[in-house]
Amino acid sequence: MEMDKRKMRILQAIIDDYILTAAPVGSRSLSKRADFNISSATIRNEMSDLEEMGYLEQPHTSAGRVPSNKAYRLYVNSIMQRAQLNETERKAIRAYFNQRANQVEGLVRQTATALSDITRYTAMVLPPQLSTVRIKHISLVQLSPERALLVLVTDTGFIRDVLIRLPEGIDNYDLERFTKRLNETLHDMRLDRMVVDEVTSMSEELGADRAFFQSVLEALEDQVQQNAQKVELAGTTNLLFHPEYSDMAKAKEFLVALEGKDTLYQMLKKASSMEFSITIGEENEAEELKDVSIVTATYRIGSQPMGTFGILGPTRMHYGRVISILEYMQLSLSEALLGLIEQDRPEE
Amino acid sequence: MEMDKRKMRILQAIIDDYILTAAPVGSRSLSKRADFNISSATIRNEMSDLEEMGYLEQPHTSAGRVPSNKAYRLYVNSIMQRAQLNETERKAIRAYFNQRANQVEGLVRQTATALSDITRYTAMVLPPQLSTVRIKHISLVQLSPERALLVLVTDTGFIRDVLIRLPEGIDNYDLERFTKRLNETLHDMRLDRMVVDEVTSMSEELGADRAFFQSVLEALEDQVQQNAQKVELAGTTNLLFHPEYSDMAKAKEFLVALEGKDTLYQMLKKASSMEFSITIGEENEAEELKDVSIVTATYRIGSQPMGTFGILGPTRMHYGRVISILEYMQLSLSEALLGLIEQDRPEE
DNA sequence: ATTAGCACTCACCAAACACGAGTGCTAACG
DNA sequence: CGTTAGCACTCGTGTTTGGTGAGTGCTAAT
Repeated sequence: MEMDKRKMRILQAIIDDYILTAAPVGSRSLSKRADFNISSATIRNEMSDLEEMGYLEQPHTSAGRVPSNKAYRLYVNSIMQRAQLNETERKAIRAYFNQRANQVEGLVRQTATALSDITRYTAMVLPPQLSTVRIKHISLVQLSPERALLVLVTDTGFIRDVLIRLPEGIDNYDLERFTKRLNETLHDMRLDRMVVDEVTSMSEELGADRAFFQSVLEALEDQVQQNAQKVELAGTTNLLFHPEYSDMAKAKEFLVALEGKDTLYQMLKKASSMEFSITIGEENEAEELKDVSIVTATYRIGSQPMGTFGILGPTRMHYGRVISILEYMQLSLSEALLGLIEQDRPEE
Repeated sequence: MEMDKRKMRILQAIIDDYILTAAPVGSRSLSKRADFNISSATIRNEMSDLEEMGYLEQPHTSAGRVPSNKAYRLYVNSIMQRAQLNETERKAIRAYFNQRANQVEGLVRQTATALSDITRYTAMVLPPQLSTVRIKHISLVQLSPERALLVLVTDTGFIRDVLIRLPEGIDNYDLERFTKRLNETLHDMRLDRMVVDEVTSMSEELGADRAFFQSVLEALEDQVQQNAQKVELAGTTNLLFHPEYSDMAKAKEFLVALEGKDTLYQMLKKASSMEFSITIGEENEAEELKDVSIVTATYRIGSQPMGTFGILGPTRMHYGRVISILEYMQLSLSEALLGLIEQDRPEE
C-alpha cells in the first residue's frame, strides 16, 4: 500500500488534532472540518488503510484513532512545520536571561525554569561539562588568617571557586609562592586528570608545603566530582497537568522515573553529539522512558559543544513548537554564556 | 464538660491511629486494642463528648471520627512525645552534610533535599538573609584584561563573589587602588543600604573612576536582590504519595499553591522569630495553605539567627517525628555553616 | 458509670442499563 | 472504480439500583 497525498493530509490532521485534544479522533469530526470535503466514510476507509500501515492505532473497537509512534516519527521527519515564535514569546524567553546570572550555575537554572515555564513540559539541562576542560589560571585570595578562596579560570573562560583552609602562620610571601607553584604545575591540565598524576609527581620536591597542596587538590577534585553527573530539572510537576497523567498511578510512575537522574544524565550525554534530537516513546532506550518523548538541543560556545538541554513530555507533544523554542533557547543560552566569559575566547 | 484522663487517652489513641492510617477511626477498633479494656459503647460515649468539645469530627454520620485541628493543637502542645531518632536516622542525616558543600547555596540545597528525603514531606529552606549583614572585606581578583572577580566577605563570615567588567587598560596599581577605595568606603556597610547612600556620597571625589564604581555597586546590588526572597524547595512531589492527595484535583491545587513562592517566603520570614513553630491547617494565614500543616525551625550561627527551614505536609502529620528531625537538622546545619565560615566568628 | 443490644445511616462497590461516539461492511451512485 | 449513504454492531462512559458492612446513637439492663 502506498502513501498518497490524501492519506498524508488525513494523517496530519489526525496528529494535529490529537496533539491538541488528547482524545482519539474519529472520522466524522474530520469530515466536518471546512477544509475537507470528503465524507466520513471515505475517511474511514483511508484511516483503516493507515492503520494497516502502522500509523494509527485504535484504543478499542469503537473509539477514534490515535497516532502511533511511527506516525509521530513521520510527522517530525517530514510533515511538521516549525511554529515560528512570535515577538511576545521571544521576549518572554529573553526575559529569563535578562536578570544577569553571575555564574554558570545560575544560568543553568535559569535555562531550566525558562524551558519548563514556556513549554509547560519538564525541562532538563546538562551543565557545561567540566571534564575535558583545562586549567588556564589559578588565583588565591586570602580571606582571613586561616582561609582563602581559590579561583580557577578554565580555558573556556569559566570560573569556579573553592574555599580552602590555609596552614597556620602563612604570610603574603607564602601565598604568592603557592599561587605561582600551583599555576606552574597545573597549567593546561585537564580537570578530570589532574589529581592522580600530579600530586604524586610533585610530591618529592614540595617538602613542607606538601600537606597543603594535597588538600588544595582534594578540594578541586571534590568540585569536579560534584559537578559531574548533575542534571538540573525544572517543572517536574508540569506533566501532571496534561490529561495523560490524570490518573495518579501513571503520574507517580513518571515521578519515580525522574528520581533516577542517572538515566536522564546518560540520555542527555548521548544526545550531546547531536545538534537536535527527538526521541519518541519506545525509541527511548531506558525502560522507564518508553512512554514519553524527549527533545534535546546542544548548546555551544563558538563551535565547541558545552552541554545539552531538553524537554520531556508525552509522546503527544507539540513537537513543532518545542523545536522552535529549543532553537531559540539554544541561541539565547549560548549568547548568555558568551556574555559570561566575554572576550576571553579559547584560542584554538 | 471537662477533659479527664480517659478522654485524653482516647483522643491520643485516635490521633495516633489517624496519623498512621489516614482513615477515620471507629469505636470498635479502639476497644479491641490490648491496652484498652473498655467497651466500644463507652468509647462511643466518650467520643461523642470529645466531638461536642470540638476535638473530633465526623466526615459523615456512619464513619469513624477524625481529629480536628483543635485536637492536633492539643496534641502538639501537651500529648505528643518526641520520637527519638535512632542512630541509623542520625547517620542518614549526617550523610547529607558530609559531601562538603563549598558555598552557602550548596548547603541550603543539601538541607532541603535532606529534609524532604527523610521526612517524605515537602521541604523549604530560607537561605541566610543577606540584608542585615555587613561588609567586612572586599578583594578584587583580575581574571583577564577585562574582567575581575569581586570577592566579598561579610561580618558573619559568608562569602559572595560577583563577576565584574574592568575598564580598558587597567593595571595592577589601579586594581589595588580600587580595592583599597572600595574597602574604605564600604567597610561595615549594610548590604541592603549600600547603594543608595554611597554612590552619591562618593561620587564627587571619584573623577574618572566613577563609572567603574557605579558598575561595581550595581553588580553588588544585583546580588543582594537575587538573594532576597528566594526559597529553596525540595520534594514538592513527596506529598502526592500521601493518601490525602490521591485524587488529582487536590494534588494540583497543592502544587499550584507551591508556585506562589512568595507566600512561602512570607511564612518563613514570619517564623524566623521563633525557635520552632508549628502551624496547623486553618491557623495558616495564607488561604492556599489552610489545609496543610507547616513546621519550621530557625537555624543560627552562635546566637544570631540566620534563616529558617521547615516542612510542609498534611495536617495529619507525624509531628513528633518531624520535630525531632528538624531539631537534629538545625544542629547539623548550624555546624555545617560554622564549618564553612570557620574561625572567623563575628566579634559581637 | 458501664455495657449489651438493636435499629439506623451512609459510603462503597458491583451489577445492570442506557447512551452515544465511532467503526466496518454492504450496496448504491456517478 | 472511487465515493458515499445507510445500518448493524461494539464498547467505553455515566447513571441507577441494590446489597454490604463499618460505624453510630439510643435505650435498657447490669
